[in-house]
Order: sequence, then structure tokens, then C-alpha cells
Amino acid sequence: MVTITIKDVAALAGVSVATTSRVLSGNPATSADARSRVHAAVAELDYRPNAQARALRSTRTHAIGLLVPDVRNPFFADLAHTVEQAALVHGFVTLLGNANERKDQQDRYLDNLIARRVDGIIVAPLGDGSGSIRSVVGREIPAVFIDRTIEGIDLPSVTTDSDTGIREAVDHLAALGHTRIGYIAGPQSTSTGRERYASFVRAAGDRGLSLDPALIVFGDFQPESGSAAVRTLLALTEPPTALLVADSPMAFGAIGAIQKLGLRIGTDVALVSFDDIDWLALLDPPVSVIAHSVADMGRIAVEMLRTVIDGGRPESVRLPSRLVVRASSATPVDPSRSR
Amino acid sequence: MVTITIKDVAALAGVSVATTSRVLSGNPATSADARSRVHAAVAELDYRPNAQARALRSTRTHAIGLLVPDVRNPFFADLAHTVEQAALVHGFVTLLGNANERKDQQDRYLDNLIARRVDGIIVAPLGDGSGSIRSVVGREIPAVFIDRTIEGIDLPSVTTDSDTGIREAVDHLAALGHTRIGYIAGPQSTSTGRERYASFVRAAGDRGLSLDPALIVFGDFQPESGSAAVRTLLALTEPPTALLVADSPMAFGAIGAIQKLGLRIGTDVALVSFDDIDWLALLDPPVSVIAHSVADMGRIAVEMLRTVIDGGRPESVRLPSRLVVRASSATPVDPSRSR
DNA sequence: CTGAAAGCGCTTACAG
DNA sequence: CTGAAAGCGCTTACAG
Repeated sequence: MVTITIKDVAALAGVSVATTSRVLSGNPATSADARSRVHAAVAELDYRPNAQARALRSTRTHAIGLLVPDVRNPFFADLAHTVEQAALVHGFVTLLGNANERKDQQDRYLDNLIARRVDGIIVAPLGDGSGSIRSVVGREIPAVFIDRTIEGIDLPSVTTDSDTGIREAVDHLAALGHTRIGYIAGPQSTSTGRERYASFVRAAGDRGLSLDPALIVFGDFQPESGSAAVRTLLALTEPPTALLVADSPMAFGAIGAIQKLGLRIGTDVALVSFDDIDWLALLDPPVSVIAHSVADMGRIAVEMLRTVIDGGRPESVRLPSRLVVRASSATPVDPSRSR
Repeated sequence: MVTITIKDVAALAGVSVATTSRVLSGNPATSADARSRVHAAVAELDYRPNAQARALRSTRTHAIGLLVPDVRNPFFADLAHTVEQAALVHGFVTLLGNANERKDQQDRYLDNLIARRVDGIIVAPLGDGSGSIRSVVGREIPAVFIDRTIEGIDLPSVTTDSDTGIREAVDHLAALGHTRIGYIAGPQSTSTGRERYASFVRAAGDRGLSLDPALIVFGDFQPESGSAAVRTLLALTEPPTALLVADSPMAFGAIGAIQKLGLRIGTDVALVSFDDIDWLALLDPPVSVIAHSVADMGRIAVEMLRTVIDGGRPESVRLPSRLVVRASSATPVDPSRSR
């Protein structure tokens, strides 16, 4: 590798390293002559300051870390995109890490972000409050939670209030005559998995729907668990007539499994998925979803992190969720079938 | 932020900074006593070495950069996942950048990766050979191209040979009686956009199919351009009976537009998309695709980059593509409609 | 096996 | 406005 340092630039420009550094950092205490000579030398050598060395002195890296549990989940891919674009506006470059829904990988990326001394971290966490997340808090590294939180870890967060959307979905399904709704839950090791589950139980209870434990299957937010859940639920003696799925990858698996059974969503079994992922609207029939705003979430997280970096203490934000009805849940229950 | 340095550890352990550093780096020239005392101090202080300072001396960061044009494109989200997992196995952490299909953002991330002195860069580039990619080559920073290349920039690459898959698709459509195939092309500023376009023209010409220029619309690899292309193509006096789309985001837009026109893929208009994206198989009818292996591509890119980092000069690799026929292109052309 | 010292590439008071 | 010097947090020959 060819290495060009500030010394090379200084030598070519015929000024000291100190002056070169001042020109480079826009320090006004420089002469026009020095400026032009340094800039010429920089251009000629294609000089790039070593960010490591710079950060070592100035303790600012102008980088933030974003840790998502699964880049292949379109919700998090979208989130990565919005966070990154919002950060760029404020001069931060985003280092994206993918925990792959695994605690050890999350810790590994967290360690790495700490070691790289990013200016702040936005994390959609998994697991409990053990491991490296504790170090982040202990070192008072600016950090905010996005989408998910960890109980007992006191960090500002921007999350979705699942209650409204899930209640709307349950009410909607109940109005169509569904009394047995199957719920494909997310992992209870995640805050979103727990919250959505609690929202469902509460809403179904309030509506007087069946709370038969067999109607609830716990998945891991990944497609295969959605397929498995469908196979389990539809094999029940009294199968559910509607399904509520806690995220889109599991919905993907669930829909595939339903098709494989020769059944059709909407008519044979109603289906509503959390997360308003674009291709869900393209299916036939289009899938009803509980939508929440990825764009708001990303933008707000970046704002909050900037506040923390500047020494502030922002309030946590809860974003609303709401039901978007499509054909996958528009058919009333056939009275001859139910019961 | 709380800052703990190697000095704090050394002081607590009662040894010198040099010894502490040796223990930390696994240097065998250390006593068992020193090791245990240092490890105890590290644990007690939750010490994390400053990666910046470390890299400044050792010129190895154990980080690689991966620059993709669009994280929201499932193909690149999958690619990010496989690259990152493969890199992790070899002890590299992956810094993911998203160029958002924009040259200025690509340059910005590239500059940042250079400044951070990553050990190597894997990039799916866009644009010509100007800008920061030239600096990467000029500094001899280990780098490989993935999926896309740039003409005139001599870097090892792992790409897909579009010829085989597109030829199979064209032959398949021709065998069903299609003579006018509409082609929704990718941007000609990308190598994949150009290659797939050339493959199509060659295959269609060889089969004696119409090469009416009106049948070819250039998109930008994003959904909206797919929709626009469909509106243009299906409004022709002699519309195509089949569509070949150069990537899945455009296919997404195209399918949405077709549905909005009240038409059905497969029966009203055949459709084949490049990229084997999971939800394309879930649509009704399932969409035929030209598949290529994301897993192989990611794994090979990491292998190649490791070779370059170790001073080698790996051969570029071309991966095959092949047609996967599904119902969106299984219906023969209705003779009463064609012509 | 261990420590003192130099140095990686920068920035920033301190003098002038 | 400019330069010499110290120092950021590490690693690594160099002596011992």
C-alpha cells in the first residue's frame, strides 16, 4: 500500500506540518499563500488524512454505528437506509453491523464499534442486558435504542407502540367473525416480540376471543419459523380461521406454507402481518399489515443520537402503529366452516 | 465518555505498559504471573483497546469495507449478509456502506474507508472510473469488485455471466411463441446494466426475435422505473407479449404496474426477472427468474480479498446464471392475440 | 521475561 | 501567521 502522510504534503508545500494541519482543518490562522500551496500539494499527492491518527487526537470520528439484528429483514434494510441518509446530512458516516439475530455477533460488533471509538451507536438490540451493551452504557458512549429496547438498560429509545395497530387488527378480524385467531409470536428474548405478544393477548382478551394456548406459537422472527408455525396451527383439531404474524420474514414463511398446503390466504385463512413491507402489497391477495413508519423511526433516532452526543438527554419516543386492511383479511368467516 | 487506557491497566496490574501490551496481543514472552494480573485488571476495568491507536502502529485494522449500491435491494442485502458472515469467520469485521445508487455517496464512503485504513474493500461499483475508486487503486489498497465492475479499473472481480441465463430465458420465451419481448434494462452506467442488455440483444437477435428499439426501455434499477417502463411498453401499438426485467426492484415496480392495469402476469403478459429473490416465488403466479448464487459470490469475494491482502493476485471469477421457470412464463402465446 | 524509549500520523497549546 | 514540541494510545525493536 502506498502511504502518504501529512509530512509528505508539508514537504512538497514547503511549510511545516503544523501549518499543513491548520490548512487542512480550516483553521483561519493561515496565510493565503500557505493555503494554496498546501491545497496544491494535497491534490498532487492525492493525500487522505489518516482518520485513525486524527481521531486519536481529536476524539471525534464523525462516524456512528448502526447495529441491526438482521439486514435481510426488509424492515431493517429500510431502517439502515433511512438512518444512513439522515446521518449523512449531519456529516456522519454510518458503520452498519448485522447481528444476524445472534447475541455473540451483536457483542462482537458492539465491541468493535467501541474499539473504533464511533461518536455514537444506534442499536436494535437482542438479548438481555448482559455483555457488551453494558460496556456501552458503562463508558457513557452516546447510544440510543431503535425499534427494540432492553429492560434495565437505561438508554433513550424510539420504538413502535404495537398496542394500537394490533388492537385494530384484532377488532377488525373479530368483526369479520373470527373467534379463533392464531398468533405467530416473535422471540420473547426481544422487546418487540414480548410487546406484540402482550398486545395481542390483551386485545384478544378484551374482545372475548379464544385465548386457547394452542393458538399461540413462538417463532424467531425468521421465515422458517413462520412456516413451522403454520403447519402446527393448521393441524389443530380446531384450527384458527385467522393468523396474526409478528413480523414480515415469518409472514413470508407462513404464506409459503399456506400455499404449499393448497390453501389460499384471505378466503381459506385470513392473515395480517406486522411491518408494512412493499412486496406484501403485491401478493394475490394483497396482505393486510400493521404499519409503522420506518422513515420517522430512522430520522428520529439520528436526531436523538445527535442530542446525546451533544450532551443532552432526549425523551424516548413511541411511534404509532395502525392497521392497513387489504384483501388477505377482508372476507367474513363462512358460518358453515366456523365451529 | 469514560476513557480507560492501557496505562490504567498497567498501573492496576503493577506491570509496565509494554508487558501489558504483550499480554494483550498474546505475545508468548510473558510470565504466567504477568498474564493473570493483566487479565484481572482488564476484567476489572472493562478495558477495550483503542482500535485507532492500535491500527496506527500495526497497520492492520482487521476490518474490511463493503460498499453496495443499494441496501434495500434484496440481492444486495443478501450479499451484505453473506460477505459479512464469511468475513467474520476469518476475523474481519465488515463496515457496510450504502451508495444509494449515487456516485457522490459512493465516493464519500470510499473516502471514508480509505481514511479508516480498512484492510481491504469489496465494492459493487457504479459510475465510471473517476473519483475515489481511482485513489483506491492508486494507493494499492486491497480491493475487489463484486457483482459489478468498472471498465479501465484493473481489479479482480467476481461477477455473474448473464449470457447463459438470459439466453435460456429468451429461448424459453421464444419456444412459447413470443416474438416481441420487451426488455426493461438497467442503467448503462453500470456494468451489469450494460452486460445484461448486450446479452439480451444478442440472444434475441440469434433467435430472430424482434429488435424493435421501442421494445427496450432503460430504467435505473429502482422500482419506479420498472413501473414507468411497463406503462410505456404496454401502451405501444404493438405491445410485447413478454417482459424481461434486469433486476428485482424494477420487477417489483413492473408487476405492480401490470396489476394496476388490470392485467395478470403469466397469462396476459409473460414476465421473467433477473435475480432469484425469495418473494418472487411467492407471488401468484410465481415469477420465473434468472438465478445466480449470492452465497457463492459473497464467499468468493471474501476469499479473493484475503488473497489480495496477503499479497496475491487472484484470478477473476465469472459465476453462471440460469433460468428458473415458474408460472409467470409458462403459458404459450395465444395465437389469436399475437400479431 | 521485562521495561524504557521511539514512533505510528495527526492536532494543538505555546512561543514568537 | 508560523514552527517546534508535546502528546493522543498503542506496539515493537532494543537492552538487559
